[in-house]
Amino acid sequence: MSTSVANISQYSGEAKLGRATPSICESVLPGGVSKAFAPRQDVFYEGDEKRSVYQIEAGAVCLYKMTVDGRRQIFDFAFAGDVIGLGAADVYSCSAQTVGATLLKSVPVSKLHQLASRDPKFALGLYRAISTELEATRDLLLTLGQQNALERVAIFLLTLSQRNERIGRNPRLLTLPMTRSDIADLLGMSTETVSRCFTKLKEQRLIDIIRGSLIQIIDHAGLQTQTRKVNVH
Amino acid sequence: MSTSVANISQYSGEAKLGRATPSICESVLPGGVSKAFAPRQDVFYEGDEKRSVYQIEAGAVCLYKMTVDGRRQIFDFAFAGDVIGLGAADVYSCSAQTVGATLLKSVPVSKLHQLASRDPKFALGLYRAISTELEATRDLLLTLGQQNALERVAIFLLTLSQRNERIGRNPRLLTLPMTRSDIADLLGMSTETVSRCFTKLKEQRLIDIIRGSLIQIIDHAGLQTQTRKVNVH
DNA sequence: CGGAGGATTGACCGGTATCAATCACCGTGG
DNA sequence: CCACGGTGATTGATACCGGTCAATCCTCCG
Repeated sequence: MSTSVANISQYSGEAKLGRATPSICESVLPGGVSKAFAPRQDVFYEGDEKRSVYQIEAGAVCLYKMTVDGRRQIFDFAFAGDVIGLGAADVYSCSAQTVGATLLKSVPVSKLHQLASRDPKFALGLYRAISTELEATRDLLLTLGQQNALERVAIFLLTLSQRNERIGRNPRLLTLPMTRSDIADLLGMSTETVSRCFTKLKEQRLIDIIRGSLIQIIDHAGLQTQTRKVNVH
Repeated sequence: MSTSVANISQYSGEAKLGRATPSICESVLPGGVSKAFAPRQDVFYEGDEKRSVYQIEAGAVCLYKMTVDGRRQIFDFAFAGDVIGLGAADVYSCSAQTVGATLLKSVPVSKLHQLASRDPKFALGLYRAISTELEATRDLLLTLGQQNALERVAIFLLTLSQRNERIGRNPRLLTLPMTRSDIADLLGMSTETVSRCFTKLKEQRLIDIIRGSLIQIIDHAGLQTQTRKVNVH
């Protein structure tokens, strides 16, 4: 194979946990029915027959699985523009619940399959969309498997910052729609540790906690440094 | 949404970390060139231009990413029949290295795209293949985020056992082509802890370590019990 | 103003990483 | 065929990160 020097993950550049781009452009996704969801309302359950996929028009949704003992692993937070419920299986492979008040457009999978089996461009769009999800999940896996608590939280904040930048919002001011518990279940740690990490980042003057759910990034570069493991042997 | 009681992950039934089925059937994948790879030989690097995908004809390959400080996260081990390198991006999103001696059939992505843009069935096949990868990755994420060391190793062994069963091999006799270090980098733990877990499972008479790389499963049900978190509040 | 749920902080403990020292296995060469 | 060497596996000792339990604190609403 070629002799690459790029055998290093995205951590050498930008950290990211969420999807890099909206999974499918609105222009590609066929029209459906919009419906308002309350905060903490279930959208679909793992194992249920898959009748629809949903595009988020406003709000946020978390994708997760539960273990038999009640632990929860969140795979991703999906925001406006993102599509949830994709995948070739005929049942949902994970559960989905709104974080705050959310507006969802539901699209029947029958329509999706109809379009996909007729239009290769559309089928490739599905392929592209789920490829993006896979990459995001792998990045999160790398974070859970190889980074410590502080690094995980720093990466999480930077991911939200990048997202803000992408959609034209202030990348230094983060409004967190999710609770500390949600963040904990995404990053594989306890709410207490998440809280302690926020405090530590604040003490290091990398962020400011204006309100529990309102974070200002003071030192973006410093946060990024925080995400690189500095091995002190 | 519907009132499901199935809001529990696959842990209530079977544990799995790897792909449930070969990503694409051989019949679907167009012919390519076979090439032999030595053990520990790189197949492709993250970030390299993607020219080919590979179907494994014999042997095993691990998919991974490195962090800047040299830590490695393995995402999956791929075996005979599996296809690696899929994804819509034009560069590889992770690196691949053979575990033992391996035979790979390389297929140009140009051919893949050609077929996909003509034949919706084929494009949907790609979609299905990568959906499977996503599910496997999520299962691993759940394991890393929510299970302790012993549970992770138990799940890992059961996954290999299930694979053996699927391909008609003895599900109670596992030949591990990968090292303890490989397993550690998959499960997000140290080689020492992996080793200690093997020893503990042996002491509990759930497995027998015939040789370092040859494991016999004595108590399959007991191993499964080991994967369920028994919360003692 | 008061209540409730989430967030923070503290004390303590256990699981796992780390460092270090053998041990086991396997391939090589005499 | 056996001794030897090297790599991977195991085991032990110790430190520390992060989980758990518990007690406030804060914020938002009614």
